[in-house]
Amino acid sequence: MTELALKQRALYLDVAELLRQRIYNRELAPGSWIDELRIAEDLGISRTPLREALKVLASEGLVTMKVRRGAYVTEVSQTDLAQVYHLLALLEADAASVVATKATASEKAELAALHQRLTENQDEPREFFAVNEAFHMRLLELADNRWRIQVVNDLRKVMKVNRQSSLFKSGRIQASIDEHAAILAAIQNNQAAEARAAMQKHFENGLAAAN
Amino acid sequence: MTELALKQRALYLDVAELLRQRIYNRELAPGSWIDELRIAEDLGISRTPLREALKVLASEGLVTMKVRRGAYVTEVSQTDLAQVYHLLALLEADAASVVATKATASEKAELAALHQRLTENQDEPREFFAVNEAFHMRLLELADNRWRIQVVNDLRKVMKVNRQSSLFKSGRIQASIDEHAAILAAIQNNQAAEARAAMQKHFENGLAAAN
DNA sequence: ATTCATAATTATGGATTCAAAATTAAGTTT
DNA sequence: AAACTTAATTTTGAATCCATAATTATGAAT
Repeated sequence: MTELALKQRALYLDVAELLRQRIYNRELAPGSWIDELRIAEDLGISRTPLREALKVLASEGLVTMKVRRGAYVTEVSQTDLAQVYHLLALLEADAASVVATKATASEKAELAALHQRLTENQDEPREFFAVNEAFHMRLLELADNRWRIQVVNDLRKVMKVNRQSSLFKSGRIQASIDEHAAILAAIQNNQAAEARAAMQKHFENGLAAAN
Repeated sequence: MTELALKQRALYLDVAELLRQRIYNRELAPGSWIDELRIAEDLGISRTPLREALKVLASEGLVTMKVRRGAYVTEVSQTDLAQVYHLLALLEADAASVVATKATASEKAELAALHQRLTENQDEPREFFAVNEAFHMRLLELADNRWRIQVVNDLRKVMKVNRQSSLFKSGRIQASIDEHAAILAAIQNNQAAEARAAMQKHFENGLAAAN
């Protein structure tokens, strides 16, 4: 029924997303060769849209094309992770400061509501994780810079290649909530510098917890 | 002789670069439809590598794919330019602060040499522009974050779609040199915050001059 | 003449085909 | 058995082909 239901999205984009997921969950392991024939056959498509998808992933850095020997899943080193994390911290901290400058009352309320949901889901890691994502995403949207959203999303893709599932160590959830509270407070008081610093701190703590 | 001389780069990458250039110099105008057949014929290649290139440009934001009606050169609005410029300022200012923290004596000397060449080329806009680019690029390299370099290069590509050649108004060159001098001085004294602020100011002034 | 319907043309998205390069297997020599 | 050739197989990169969608052209009706 909903098989292809008037597909409005180009096939290569769907294939790209599917490959991303396979990379994130290690079905396609870092460093491994991507067998075009096998995957195309597997998906029941020709190599053409698959190859287009691979080139898109290559420009995102998830895949590395080696001339005359195909596509390989990029190996993301600890150095890469640190570099990407640094940029995410910078971009999101700036977003927080922008939002602190210009958020309307209703936008502030929206963030407060998300924060509230965060505190209510302390004991459900999966839900907590989702709401946390939503909070960061909404903040980015409120900062109103579509190129930043694009860049942050691309960088997050790279992070996901090497994400260890043990993102939240014991005590990290409570700490994370407190940090979010600080960010939110700064935004509600229109304190741009404080919002930036609070977000920066949030990322620094997150990195420390991951080690 | 050097026609294709053992091409080590994939064709689609060359085609992508050629299309970028055509977009930058308005041979392919913003909003216009990209005629695959015509260009493929023109270049003497098939549509396959051309379509791969178009999808890479689409993921860079230079081109917009509309389903079942092909590729269009993205129209970059003033808002887009302002947003991209804001991010470039943020990323390069941070790079300057990083370099101020960690640059070795020889790296500082390298930047100083580039700055010197800048002052020597005040009256030759073309050369000045090139050296200016080199200074910014070298600074980015010294900040040692390959993902930042990637992001900055992608954002610059977007800027180039709408760049008005009148980048330097009267007096802007001298001002630019002074600003670079401030950045350089901060780096040489390992003053991270000052370097960041100086670069930020440099970008703010650049934006003001462009209007 | 303008609107509407239908036919012809063109362009897109994707599959297939093909030549050349890379890899693997087989066979030969030492 | 190890090293070296050579042949067979696989895989890539790119060209070609094809079905369908979109556009344009043509013609009929008001």
